[in-house]
Amino acid sequence: MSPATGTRYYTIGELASDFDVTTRTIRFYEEAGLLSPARQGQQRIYQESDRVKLKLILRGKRLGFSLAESRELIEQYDPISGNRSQLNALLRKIEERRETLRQQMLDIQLMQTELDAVAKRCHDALATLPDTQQEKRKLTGK
Amino acid sequence: MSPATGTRYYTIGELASDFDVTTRTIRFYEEAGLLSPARQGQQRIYQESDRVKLKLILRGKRLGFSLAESRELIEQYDPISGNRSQLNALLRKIEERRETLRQQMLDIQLMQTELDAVAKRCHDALATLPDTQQEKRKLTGK
DNA sequence: GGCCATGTTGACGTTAACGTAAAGGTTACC
DNA sequence: GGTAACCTTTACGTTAACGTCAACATGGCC
Repeated sequence: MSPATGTRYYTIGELASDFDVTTRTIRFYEEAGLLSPARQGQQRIYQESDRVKLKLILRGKRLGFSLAESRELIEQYDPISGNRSQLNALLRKIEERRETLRQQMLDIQLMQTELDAVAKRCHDALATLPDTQQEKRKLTGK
Repeated sequence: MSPATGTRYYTIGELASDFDVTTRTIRFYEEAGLLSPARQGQQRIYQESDRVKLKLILRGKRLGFSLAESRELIEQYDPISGNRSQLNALLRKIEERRETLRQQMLDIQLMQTELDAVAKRCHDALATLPDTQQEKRKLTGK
């Protein structure tokens, strides 16, 4: 294979601006054991695998996962190097997480229903509002 | 209408056990302006509307909403008593929240895909594992 | 060689969302 | 009338997830 295997490296600053987080955040994730970038001398250098992990972390955040939970997910992601019982434990955890996701899916649908209801009442209220001259002017573009 | 309009009252303890939270949590939500139960003397008394709000809060929590965000939702829920621009602002916020939900929906689907992949690799690893005598016994039911 | 951008390691500060403990007030029961 | 099971307020403690600031190193460039 040629070296064109897409093996690019990133500085912490690039990563930060790419994912719209601060460098402090990225270092904090490392402290918390979620990332472990290579080094050249003092400096951290990040690879694609680190980007994948960061993406997982941030996606988890948007779903309300704690960093500890995301770390589990990441640890599971990398090395399929366990014995039978470890692998089975992992499968059980995966099922748990699936269950959480199912619940969240449900919650989202219920939330959407709520929002629809509020929006409807909102529109109704707007419709019954006596529109003032000022409002009329705004609507017709002055 | 008869008094059978389902107007039941609840103590803080009932609410807590019904929703599986502590009384501290419920009082905290009140401090934070999310609930404002009636009182008889010193004691708080909760009604159906309070249950609805609490349900919204907890659902929000499962989706990673902050209490401040849930409070907004609740404030919106109750009084359609605004003027035109308030109502329009409300509608914009609803759209924002819908966008968040859409993103979360996407995140969930991506997460599920990840989980599928990990599970698959997990199963593969299990299949290629040399199963020991002990493992065989377990599988065949001793 | 000075400066600027970017990196590094501490270390302390902050916010949200409660937990926990203290001290006391009701009502119900035996 | 005591004690048990609730409720109340007040207040300090805790954890997660960073923010912020200081003090210093490093590489490029003019």
